[in-house]
Amino acid sequence: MPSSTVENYLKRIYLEEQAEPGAAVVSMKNLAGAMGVTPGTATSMAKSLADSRFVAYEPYGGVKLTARGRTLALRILRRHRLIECFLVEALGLDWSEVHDEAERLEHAISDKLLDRIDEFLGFPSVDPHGDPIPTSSGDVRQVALTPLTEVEEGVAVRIARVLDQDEKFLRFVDRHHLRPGTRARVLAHDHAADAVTIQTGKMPAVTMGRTAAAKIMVELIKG
Amino acid sequence: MPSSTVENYLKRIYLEEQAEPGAAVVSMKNLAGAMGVTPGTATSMAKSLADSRFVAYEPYGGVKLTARGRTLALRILRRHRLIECFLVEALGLDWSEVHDEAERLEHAISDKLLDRIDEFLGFPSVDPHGDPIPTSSGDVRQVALTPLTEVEEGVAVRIARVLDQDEKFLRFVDRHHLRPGTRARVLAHDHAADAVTIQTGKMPAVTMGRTAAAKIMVELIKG
DNA sequence: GAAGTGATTTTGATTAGTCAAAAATAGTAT
DNA sequence: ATACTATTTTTGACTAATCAAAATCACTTC
Repeated sequence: MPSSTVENYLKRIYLEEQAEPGAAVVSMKNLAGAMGVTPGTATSMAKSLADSRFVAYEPYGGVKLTARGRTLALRILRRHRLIECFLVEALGLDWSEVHDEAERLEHAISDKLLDRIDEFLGFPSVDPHGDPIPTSSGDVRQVALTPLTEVEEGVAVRIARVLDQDEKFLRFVDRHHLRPGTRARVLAHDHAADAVTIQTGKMPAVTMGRTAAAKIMVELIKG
Repeated sequence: MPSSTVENYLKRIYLEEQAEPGAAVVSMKNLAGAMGVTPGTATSMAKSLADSRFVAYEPYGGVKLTARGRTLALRILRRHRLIECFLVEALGLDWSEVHDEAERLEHAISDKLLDRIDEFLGFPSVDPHGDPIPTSSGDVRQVALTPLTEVEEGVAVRIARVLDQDEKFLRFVDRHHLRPGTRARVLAHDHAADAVTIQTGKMPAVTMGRTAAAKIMVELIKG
């Protein structure tokens, strides 16, 4: 059984690979940064993950998940996201506060209990942040989404995913009713001010910076 | 924050103290046995628990929880038992299989989530095995119960608690409908055969050995 | 009171995960 | 080519938790 430390590294490497689809490998600097450890620790962990055949590790190059490593990473991610759903749906926790809880529970829960939860929830395909939930066989349905920054003015959209688990950002999103599922319309791009303005329902329009807008992924709605 | 290893030792010491109310201290042999470690490990852990003021440790004597240690032990026990309730009530797991799951989750769950669960369950006072759930302030309501071995023939009882979390034993209890809450009547004691016979509802009478019967605690019912 | 027995403690070693700081390397800029 | 810089690796050290096996202790039993 891999330790929860190993599980966390693999999950993190997976997420870094996703975040940087261009890069072939994850650097020690990024890995260390993402894990909150020193670079030396990342190096020695990379070696030990390579010994267990979870990653391919190239000295002075970086690290890349093997099929075996990806399978495990996706298993953890599935746990994490199903737990988030469950905490929101079944116990009414706020979606902005479930991340840390899931971060711990994902290493403690059994497969059996997870299956029960999945069933209880009716086999959801995304979590409360809109992140896709890997299936138990390790598939992730990747829907093509557009960042808010790239939607043209006047276009109607449905908010589909929020790419940041930070509690403050999520509360901002909440405050302006920009949760996944909500319909909205892009009113304006102000390139000078580096800002995007968006309106949902009868709420007053919201203007946000482009770095924030880039973290909000949407589907375009025809008509 | 104490590690989950420390939490487990404290919980175990508490349970050993309860199991042997006569003994003033828990011996290294018992502690090592209960924790599944070698005696040397128990000794060094005893010292380190004493350094953290969770226990009083007397070399060649044994170990005894301090108020501080008991508080923490009860907090873990509360978690454990509320989680067991939750898994049975909310997710329909069988009471014979929730112990191991709770054993892991009890170290990962936050106080906030635990409070939600407590509320969801309607603030139960006992878990599915009839074990009392400590309050968040650390009180345990100790109801006086009688082991089945000490109930006189012909007396009606209500099964209140099952003092063994072993899956096989619990399934035996289940099979004969002897779960907490069930009414039953003691039909006979056979001291030669070391056996007790009991009947519940319309079920055929069950005969069990006295060691098994001693683990089933009951309330006497008048009339 | 000497010997023996069982429990306990000590000792030395191991593994996982970590850090700090020194050393090495790759890539860039002159 | 040389030198600089940022990254990466190495080294040595530390903590928590564990084991195996040797040493010690407390308590009988003769």
